[in-house]
Amino acid sequence: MQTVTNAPIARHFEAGMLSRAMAAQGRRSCGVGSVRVLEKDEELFAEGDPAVFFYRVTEGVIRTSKLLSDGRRQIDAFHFPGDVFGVEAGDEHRFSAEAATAATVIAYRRRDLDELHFDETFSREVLDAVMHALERAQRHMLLLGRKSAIEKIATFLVDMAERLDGDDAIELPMSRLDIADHLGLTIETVSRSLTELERKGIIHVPASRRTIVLRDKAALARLNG
Amino acid sequence: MQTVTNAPIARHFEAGMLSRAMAAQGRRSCGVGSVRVLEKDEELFAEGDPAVFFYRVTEGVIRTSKLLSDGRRQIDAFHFPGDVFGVEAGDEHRFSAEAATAATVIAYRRRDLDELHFDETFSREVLDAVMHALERAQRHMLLLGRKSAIEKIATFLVDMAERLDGDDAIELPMSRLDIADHLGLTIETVSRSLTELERKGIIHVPASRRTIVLRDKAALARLNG
DNA sequence: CGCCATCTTGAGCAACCTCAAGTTGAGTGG
DNA sequence: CCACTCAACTTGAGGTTGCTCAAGATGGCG
Repeated sequence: MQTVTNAPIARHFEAGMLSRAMAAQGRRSCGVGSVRVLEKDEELFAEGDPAVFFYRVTEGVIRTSKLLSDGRRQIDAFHFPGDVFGVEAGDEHRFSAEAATAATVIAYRRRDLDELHFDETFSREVLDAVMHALERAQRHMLLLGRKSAIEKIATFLVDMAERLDGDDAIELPMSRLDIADHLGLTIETVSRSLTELERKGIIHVPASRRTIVLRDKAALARLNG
Repeated sequence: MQTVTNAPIARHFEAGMLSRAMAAQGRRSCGVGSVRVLEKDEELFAEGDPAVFFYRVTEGVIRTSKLLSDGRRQIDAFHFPGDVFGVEAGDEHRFSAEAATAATVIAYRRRDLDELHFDETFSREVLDAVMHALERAQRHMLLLGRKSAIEKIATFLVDMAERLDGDDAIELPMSRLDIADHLGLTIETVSRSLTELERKGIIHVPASRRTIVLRDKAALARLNG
């Protein structure tokens, strides 16, 4: 139910059940293994919705988040192409999912996961996927609970550089607000931290503020805490 | 790899493989399904240790945590009797585990998990267990990233009341420092928040400071954010 | 070219932390 | 049974970080 990059589960679905199911049904809009195209900020599901499907990102970025009653938001993860999310133990989604950019996902009917249970390697692959998501969540708890604003931003940039494998320049696909709500900061603090890192010569932020040039990855890594 | 209270996996082990393995080996000190007794603050495993075993608590409380290089600590979870923790996707433990109180755990050899893979219901049970842990982690990220000190304490007390099923009084099994490192606060702020809740008449803290009497659960729930 | 969402910057403030004393309860030994 | 000790906790004063509120800058897009 979180990010899983090396997603064997997804491959499994593609090669097997999904393509067959899609061929049988002859449709691409909804149902088993259906493709769903989302525009920026479109909602895929909300917290509390029945968890009928889980998803794999094929294009763009999905954010999953939780809200407090007064609107404060925590984005628990960004999901990139290949990542699987929305797998639930219970019958409801525990967070909401929206498109952080224009995005495309494939929806897998959750029921089929149960039916495919006889497949030996399959459930182990799902388990691995969820465990990787848990690992990510545990690292993020350390960040949220114990890192300073600058350290949070540094960690975030290093993580994004890995996931986007941008060698030295990365194109952030999400807004400052999304970054803030992921790192437990305000957009002002995100902005100020980026400015501070630039002042120190560790990064460079060109006029189109979505691009970040990593000038000194070693310094960033040191700032990780 | 986190707290799972309704642990079918543990039952499975007890009824099946574990007892047979223990009978065959005739020992209780280490190895498959062995019992391990820990005194307070004793370390069960450290971050980076090879993940040979995973564990189930039978007595006491185990804390799992991560450290930053300068010693800052984040306790990601407390594990109570019945909870399973230490299940890893990779070959290393991603956090350390110590006894928050005197505790007893049962160690299960991880290899046996792989061997038992043919068991249809088994891997699904492990998956559910890990997914419940992930749910807990996601709720905790919202707390760490977006709640105030008072809200964190209120959420913590409500959660502890559920898990210890203390009707209106709970006996906290962990120190203020452990609470602080779980909630992303300092011990002083934990103490002041408890005092503040007492001043408002929402809780009462008797002389033995480990006991908390919940006077107004509705108010606590409202403070959850 | 002009609009507008997004981002940055500034000033003041609040929440929480740090550092430093007190307080207290539980355990210990006489 | 009582004094003593010590870890754990509380309380206080002051500092720092990050937030709030407000205003400006800017680039993308029509």
